Amino acid sequence: MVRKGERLTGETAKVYALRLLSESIINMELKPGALISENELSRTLGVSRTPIREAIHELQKSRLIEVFPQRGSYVAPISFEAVEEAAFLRRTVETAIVEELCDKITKKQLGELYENIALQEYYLGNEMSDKVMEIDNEFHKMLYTMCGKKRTYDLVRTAMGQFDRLRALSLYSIRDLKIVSDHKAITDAIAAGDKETAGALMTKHLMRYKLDKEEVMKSHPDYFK
Amino acid sequence: MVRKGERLTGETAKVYALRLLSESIINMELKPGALISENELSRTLGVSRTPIREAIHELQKSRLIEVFPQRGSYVAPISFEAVEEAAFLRRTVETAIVEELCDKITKKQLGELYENIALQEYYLGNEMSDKVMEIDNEFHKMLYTMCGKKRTYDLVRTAMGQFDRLRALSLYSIRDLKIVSDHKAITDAIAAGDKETAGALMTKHLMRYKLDKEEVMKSHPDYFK
DNA sequence: ACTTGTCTACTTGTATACAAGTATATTACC
DNA sequence: GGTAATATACTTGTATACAAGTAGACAAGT
Repeated sequence: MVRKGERLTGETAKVYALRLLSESIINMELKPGALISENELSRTLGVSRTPIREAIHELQKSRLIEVFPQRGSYVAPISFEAVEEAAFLRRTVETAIVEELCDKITKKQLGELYENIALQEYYLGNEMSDKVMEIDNEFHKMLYTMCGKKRTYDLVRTAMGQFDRLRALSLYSIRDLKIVSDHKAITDAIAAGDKETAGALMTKHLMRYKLDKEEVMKSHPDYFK
Repeated sequence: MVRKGERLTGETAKVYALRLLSESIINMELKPGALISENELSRTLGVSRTPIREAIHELQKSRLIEVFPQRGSYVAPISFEAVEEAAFLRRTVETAIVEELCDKITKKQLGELYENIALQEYYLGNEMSDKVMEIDNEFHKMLYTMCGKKRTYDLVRTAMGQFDRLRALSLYSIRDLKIVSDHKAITDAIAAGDKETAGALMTKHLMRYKLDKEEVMKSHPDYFK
């Protein structure tokens, strides 16, 4: 059902359960429609039902799990509307953030962004695809924190699982290439203080999920609701 | 600690606890810094600790409660940054929403908005302040749903408790007057399909919290962190 | 006066038993 | 064969006992 990972030191049972369950759903080991049995998870992970339940309820808020009282909890199908709304939220917020950064970013912060991009190019060149996804998320997180909006990131983050699942399913191979060049162009625009360009580039950047979505809708229509 | 309200029919223990606890914090019956004792709440509300804990964890995500393991859970102080971030999120999203509505709103939906405003004016004229707050929230919710963004509303909603607390503390009396006239102007702009005006009006409208914030920071500086 | 250890009374985190509802298979009956 | 009642084996929701950690009171010793 879900692989039994290693419990990190100092990690509470709830965080442990959330981490493994979340990973399993996002990388599609647990497919839409799969039953999430509290008892089975409890046995597999070696913790009681209480922390399992807490993890399930968090993922329910991210709309990755659907809970039906007295019937069961299931991995949520990929919802067309949920993906579109998550995309809208993220695009709207992050476009505003880069515009704000055009005014207030520091030289030091700009340097950190370019460092991150250099790493992106390295992973890209060595075809380390999961590393690219990881550092892509890190790049966007940096924009929030540099803008003093860490709480906003945490909130928007809960909706991003929708994208991550699409990406895990998609084979669209030039995506990573585009992502990295997008990041570079956006950072250049921020460095130039060009709000209009930075905002427009971010909006365009965060519309790229549509290609993944269309591809996955054709290759795995059964995963959608 | 918290008043023992009536448990609605069909309401689960968790929802019941969340409702009462949430109300008590937002209307400032439970003041920042107050201890939220799971055991005491359990006794007061007549439900076990499990649903109480689930409610507490939800409010923790809304940043209305801070949980310190093995030490206690407390009503969160009003955080300057948390308020500003919640305001940014809401303003950004709802400005985009009214712009989108300029293109796609229907005549029927416009009618519903004006009906709501008529009710706002009625409550305003009869000085039913809590009713104004209730229907104000309803107006904004309608904008999300008309735009097909109910999920987005649910997510943004979790951050709005920050405002509600400020409003409960503020005595700023012309606020409600301004709110209603803002709503009317925004709706008029949407009806005219004027994106620029609608967006600008919404942005201005959602900056009004600043007056409440400044007033409360002076009258109750001890509630802030 | 001041430290230091200990005891007590809390706190949240976790495990587990039980309650209540649902879907399915099985059995009894026509 | 077909149908309805009934076990039965699940599910999540809730209650409760216990584990582990923290803070403060308080007394003993220096």
